[in-house]
This record gives sequence, C-alpha cells and structure tokens, in this order.
Amino acid sequence: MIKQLLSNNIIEALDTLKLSHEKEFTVEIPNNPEFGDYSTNAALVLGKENKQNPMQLAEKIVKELKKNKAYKKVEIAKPGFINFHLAPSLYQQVFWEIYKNQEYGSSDFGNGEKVLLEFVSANPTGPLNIVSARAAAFGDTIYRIMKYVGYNPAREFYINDAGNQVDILAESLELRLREIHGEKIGEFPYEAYHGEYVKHLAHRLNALEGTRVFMMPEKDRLEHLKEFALSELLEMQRNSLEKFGVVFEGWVSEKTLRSEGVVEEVLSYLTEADCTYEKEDAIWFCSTKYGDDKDRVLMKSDGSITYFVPDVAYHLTKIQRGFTKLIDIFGPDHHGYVPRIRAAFRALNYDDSILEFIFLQQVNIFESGERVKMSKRAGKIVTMDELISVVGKDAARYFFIARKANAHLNFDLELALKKNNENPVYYCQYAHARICNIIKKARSEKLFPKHFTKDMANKLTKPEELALIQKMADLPELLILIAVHREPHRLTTYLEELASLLHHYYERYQIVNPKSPALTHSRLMLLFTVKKVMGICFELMGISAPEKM
RNA sequence: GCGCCAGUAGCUCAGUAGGAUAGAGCAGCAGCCUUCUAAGCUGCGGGUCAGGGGUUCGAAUCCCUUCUGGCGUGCCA
Repeated sequence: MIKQLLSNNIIEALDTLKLSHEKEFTVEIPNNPEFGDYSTNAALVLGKENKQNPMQLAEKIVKELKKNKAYKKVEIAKPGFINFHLAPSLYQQVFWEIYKNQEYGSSDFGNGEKVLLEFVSANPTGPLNIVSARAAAFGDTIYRIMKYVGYNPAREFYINDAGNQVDILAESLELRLREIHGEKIGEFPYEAYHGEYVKHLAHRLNALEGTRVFMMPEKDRLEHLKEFALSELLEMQRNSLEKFGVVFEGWVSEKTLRSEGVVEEVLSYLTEADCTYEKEDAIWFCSTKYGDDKDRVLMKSDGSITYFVPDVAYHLTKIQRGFTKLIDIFGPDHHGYVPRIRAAFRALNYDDSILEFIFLQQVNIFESGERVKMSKRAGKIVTMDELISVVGKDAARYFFIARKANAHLNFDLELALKKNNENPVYYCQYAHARICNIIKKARSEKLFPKHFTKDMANKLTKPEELALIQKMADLPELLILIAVHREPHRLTTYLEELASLLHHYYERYQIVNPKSPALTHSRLMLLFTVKKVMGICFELMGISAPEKM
C-alpha cells in the first residue's frame, strides 16, 4: 500500500522532470533502519537510460519529491539510493484506510482471469497420503489467494479411474475376498496393493454381498469389484479432503472422459496433424518433433490406450471450458511428464504457454528422529487422515504451506505430537487470541468505544505502533506477489512477522488503561485492526483464528 | 549417461525476483510473571550463502563449471 504510494510519487516526479523510466525500479523496506522507512533504487536503475550518473539523478528526483509533505526526510545514500523517512501522519492516514476496508488486501489485480488449478488428482487406489495432503494445502491456499486478488480460479481433481492401476486394485480386492472365504492364495503378489484398507474393503463387500461376486463371470466380476472399490475409495478421499478444508469445484473422471469418445478424438487429431506412426504393433506420438526427448506410446500393442491420451483430452477440455491459465500441481515424480504434454499442445496447434506446472517436492516423515520409509504399493504409508488426527488440521495445513514448493519438507511427527509451542502456528494463533482477550477485558471494563474514529488513529505515534501499521500496509502487494509467483509460503512468513510485532508491542505497552481512556481507544483500534488482518491471513490459509487458547 | 529440483547458523527454514552490515524459529547460555494469557518478552554466542570462475556501480540471487543429495529417465499413473 505504502510502497505503491511511494512508487507512484516517484513516477510523478520523474514525469515532471521529463525523465524516462522504462526499467522497473523497486521500493523496499531496508533492513537497516538508518536507511529510512522505505528506500528506492530508482536512480540506480534509471541512470543508464537517462544518461546521468545515479547520484546526480537521485538529487534531481529528491528535490522534486521534497515538495511532498508526507515525507519527514528524504535522503540520498552512497551509490544512489533514495531513502524515505515518513511522517507519522502518513502512517495514520494509511492505518485509517486499512481500518475502514473490510476486505483489506483484496484487489481486482487478476482481472477475473479464469485459472484452473488441478491438484491432488491421486490414484483412487488407496487412502490419500502425505504428499497429497501437501498438494491439497498448497493448491487450496493458492486458490484462496488468487480469488482474493481478483482472479477467477477453480479447483479440480482428475480421477484416474481407468487403466492398469485400477485393474490391479480389483484383483487385489478379489484376492482378499478369497482369503476371507478360506482360500489359500499363497504369497500376495508384489504388484498388488498390500494396504490394510483392501482387507477392510473385502470385509465390507463380503458383509454386503457374500459370495455373490464369485458367481459372476470373470469379466463382470472384476468390473463389479472395480466399481465397488472405486466408489468406496473415492468417497474416502473426498471425506479426507473435506476434513482438511479442501473442496473442489470439479471432479473429472477419466473413465467418463473415455466413454465420451474424446480418446478417439485426440487420436484422430494427432493423426491428422501427421504426428503419429506405427511401430512394433503400437501407435506412437512423435513428441520429439515438439521438444520431448523421446517419442511416446499412445496405443499399446494390446490395443489399449495409455493414460497420456485421455490426459491430453482432459487438458483440452479445460481450454474448451474457457480457462486461459492451466496450472497443474504435481508431485516430484511427474516432471518427466511436462515435455510430452507440451508437445501434444504444440502438435495440435494450441498455445502451450498457458500450461504451467508446479512441482511439490517430497515430504519426509520423521518419527523418533528417523525417517519413515513409505510405499503405497507395500501398504506402508502415513495417511492424510492419520496426520490430521495427530497434529490437527491447522498445524498440518500451516506446515505444508510454510515451505516453498520445490523444497523438500521434513515433517517430524513426534515433535508435532508433543503439541507444544515449537510450532509456529501456535505463535500466530496465540497473538490473535491475545488480542481477543484484551478486547474482552476492555469491554468488561467499559473501555471499548462504540465507534473508532480518525482522531483515535491519529494518536498512534510509538515506533512499535507505526511498525505494526507498516507491516499491515504490506499485505496488498504481498498477496499479489504470492498469487503471481504461486508462493503461498510467504504468507506464513508474513504472519509470523506480524505476530512477532504484536507480541513485542504487547510486552511493552499497556493497552487497557482506565487512567487514559483516549489512549486506550487508540490502541484498541490498532489491535482490533491487527486482529482483522490476521484473521484475513488465517482465512486465506484455511486455518482457524482462535478467540482464546 | 541424460533431464529436473535442491545445497544459506548445530537443526528446520526465510531472504521483498540484482541492492546497503545475510535474517527468523528451535537448540545452547544469561535474565523477565502480586499489572490486559510466560503458548510471551529481553540479551549473548553462532556464517567461506557447497567449491571455483564470470557478468556490473553492486551477486545468496543471473551465466558457466565442479562436487554432494533427492527425483525422473515404463507399451505404470
């Protein structure tokens, strides 16, 4: 908010001086307070294009800027920085704006662009695991923030309910079912799904239908088992996500897509574009012509289709539905997949720059200081549900978004189990609860004003008060940056900084003081606004903002 | 072999997309509760930003290269 303001002032000054400003300059909060409240590199960056040395240029700009009374002091430093010291009145004015705005930080920056966020999209062959949980928290937070800054995003889950893996699932279920009926199945196949949940499914099916499945012809039987397993597991996944606060606008089934004939469509499009060929009884896509490092099989030699074809079809439906940015959030094992889907887009003459891929690196679970090895196939996984029941939704979501996407994430279960305050989410929530408590106390002592006024805002002059205002003023620009760069972790950093300033302020000043009601009102107004801003951040992260702890 | 990602304090990680003296939390040490929640605050110590070159007024950040770790390199998804 203030950065934008200063930036505009600098541009105005440059314009009146008839100086060019092609290159982008920045306004930032310097880490050394000696360099002022804000600082810009404008003169350094624009020196070249104006053919002046930075110091001279800075002097001209400063002379012009000094006409503005909002600045207590504007200085020039060494190579050509311009440092601003702001008058408290500017902070107070900004604070008043923040206070008045109920949806503070929101904007129309995204211009209503339709963005599709596809994430989780796990195989419906088991309970959701930790990586899916990370994807869910990450994708959902990006969704919330993009929406808040004016995009028109949608969340979508692509269900891989066709193909090889679900066949194996059905076979695994059948084996477990036979086991229940006392058949000796020998060693459980390596490829099959070993998880306990398959046994649970078998028992459930047995209770519902008994031996009826075994009377069916093999093909019908597997189909039946598949349908049963899929619907059960999908429901399970949906429940897990809902418990995690993640709801999808769309669930797109691969099976449905296939039955609508889009597979044939894509195949014929690619053939028409002359980029398929036959080799070894299979049909190939010559993706190498479009930047892939290897050609890809479209139709296997047994006549079945690879997952790639319906996936291309699925991405094309996104375009047909009017989305102009397609963001796929993937686990670390999918990056080899990018060149081939881009290749398909190019081959079919679609602009592949609307595709964007975000890769979340793996999550390592630590228990008793040791890494827990996980394998879905072997049934050794820590599920999303387990995690939530152990550490809670808030802590889980917070941890998952607190790291940037392409960094590994170490999750120490034991630490989380301790439920002590080593968790930064408590630090932030505690700050919020503290404010609520102070407000409660003020109300009980009849020191909470009926209305907050601009006069009250103007009494805030302590450095700690101005620091809180400065931090709050950062939020609108920050949210835009987060949306543009898809980096939700920066919101947790921000919230921790805001909470820290609040705790410091709390320790140093008494807020509710019957001896000076006027000052009490001003400070309550500040805390009330901090609480609102924190509440907005929590909401954007899908984390609760507790009134007391 | 090739491709992608990462390497910052003892540990977990930030670092405002090239800015000034690289920051937090935890762990360690020393302090602060008859006053609004001590789940908090104050102070101290801790660094060859993996190594080496380059680009420029200026590099943790961009380019090249080496090393280390993770992942990928299926007619699985």
